[in-house]
Amino acid sequence: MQSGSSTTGTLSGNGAAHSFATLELCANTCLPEACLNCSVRHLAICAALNEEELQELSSIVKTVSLGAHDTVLSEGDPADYLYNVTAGVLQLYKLLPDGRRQITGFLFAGDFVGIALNDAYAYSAEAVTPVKLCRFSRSKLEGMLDKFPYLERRLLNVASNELVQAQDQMLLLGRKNAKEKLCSFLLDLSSRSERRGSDPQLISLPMSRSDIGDYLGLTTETVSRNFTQLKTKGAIQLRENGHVYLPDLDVLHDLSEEA
Amino acid sequence: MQSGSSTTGTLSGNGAAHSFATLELCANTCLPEACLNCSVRHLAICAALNEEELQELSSIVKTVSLGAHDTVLSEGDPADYLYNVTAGVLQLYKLLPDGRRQITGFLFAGDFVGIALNDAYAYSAEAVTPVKLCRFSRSKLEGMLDKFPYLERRLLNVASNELVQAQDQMLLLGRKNAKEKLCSFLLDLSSRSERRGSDPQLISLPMSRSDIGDYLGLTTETVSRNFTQLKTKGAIQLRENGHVYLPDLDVLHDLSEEA
DNA sequence: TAAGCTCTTTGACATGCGTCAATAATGTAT
DNA sequence: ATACATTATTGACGCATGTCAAAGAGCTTA
Repeated sequence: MQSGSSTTGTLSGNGAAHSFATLELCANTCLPEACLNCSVRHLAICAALNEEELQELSSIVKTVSLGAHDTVLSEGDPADYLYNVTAGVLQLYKLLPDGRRQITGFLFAGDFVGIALNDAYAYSAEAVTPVKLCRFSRSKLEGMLDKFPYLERRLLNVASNELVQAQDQMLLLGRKNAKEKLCSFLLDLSSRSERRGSDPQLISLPMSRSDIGDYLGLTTETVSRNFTQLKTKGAIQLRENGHVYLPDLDVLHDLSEEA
Repeated sequence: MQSGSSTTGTLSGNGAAHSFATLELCANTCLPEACLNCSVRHLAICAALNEEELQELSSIVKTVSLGAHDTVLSEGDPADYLYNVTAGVLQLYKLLPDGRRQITGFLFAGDFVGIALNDAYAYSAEAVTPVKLCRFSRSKLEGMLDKFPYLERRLLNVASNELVQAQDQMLLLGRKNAKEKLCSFLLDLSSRSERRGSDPQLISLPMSRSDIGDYLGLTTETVSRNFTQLKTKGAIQLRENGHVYLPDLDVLHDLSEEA
């Protein structure tokens, strides 16, 4: 079992190793030992903490459960809380005055929400599926940063990682065509699914075609048409309950970069 | 004169106040007092350090000068160095195998380069104009992070800020039309120009139409046509040496969000 | 089982931006 | 100043994706 206090940390992302063997399905609660038993601890910022520190973190954490389509936070609101997703799927988005929407990210178990500018959230967040979140008071967490330097290092890693993802997404939005966008998206879900311990070839798509369109800079119809084309071509198989089987990741990779 | 050791720092960006009155035009060198006299110190990560700490920072810094179109770093290279721009303009970009390019950012004096994933750069960087850079060894800077906690806080602020900018850019790339993209770009340059102490109504555009296109997800021709339209409409005036005068920022703001 | 949602798929058509090509403007070197 | 190279602008045209509309599929409720 890995002890958080030996985390090394670097300016790059992925500084912490992921060596937990089993994932319990229990969610975090307010009990003192809650964080110790957290099923996504190895994925979350909490991986930077040792058992004693986790105990202290438990004291400022509250678990929140939300239903699908519930709002977690809204752009412009005072950024009083930070969140970690422990179960379910969240989407972050920004709106233009006329209602056009850009989804900037889908968040899964272990992902972190709440990086802000000037004490106000820079985006809105809503539940795609029912979700469970760990909620931290931002001011209390900031207080803990001084005591637990590895936590700050870990936050920097998280932010660096998100920055790299954001740059990939800019390349996708600015320079890829619809088919490449969709394949890139499926591959991204695949690798994130794998990191959480699931089969990379069978991914879950709980979000609607419209959500996918707003993430990829496309319309619902274009997303749907491209799903059909990939299916016809044998590059994907649409299964029940919004699952997609990817018979050949290499083929999808090729489709994600060249027309 | 502000002392770095009183910087408060928060999880949000813009934690440090910008209260320097005058900006000398000298660039940083390898002299021990170099960082103290740095013209962009108040804009850079160095604002998190007091005089004694800056002295130490000076010892691991080297100034680099490059000509227009020179390469600073390339995607995939080992991320051995971090940079601060002290003069000139830099562009960060990613390429697809077939040569399509997405510029993910233009960097000006005070801006920071080098956040990486897995010890390799996630993007390439090249000089748009002749530039001067402060180069830090990444390993040495990481060593300093343990001694100077405010520096780490500052890096987190920088990363948070970049993340917020990246999300704005995703909204632009995914959901704005060509005219809105161009107006948003001009307004962004305007406000960044203002933060560096210049006239927000007269901005410098040292990058080519093709660079602007690769930043906004457009072609050279579309960028050029939209410049012409904005000019005809009186929303902008093209001046000599790639300068643009913006007669009314409010008008541009309206044009940046609705068709 | 049927009715009534919502979401997805498919079709027909429109259009904003890309592509290709020519000319004009700008900068650089001789 | 003149010639040359590079970049910007403009025009003509095509196409990928958007728009509008209808049909089909999947869920939920009674």
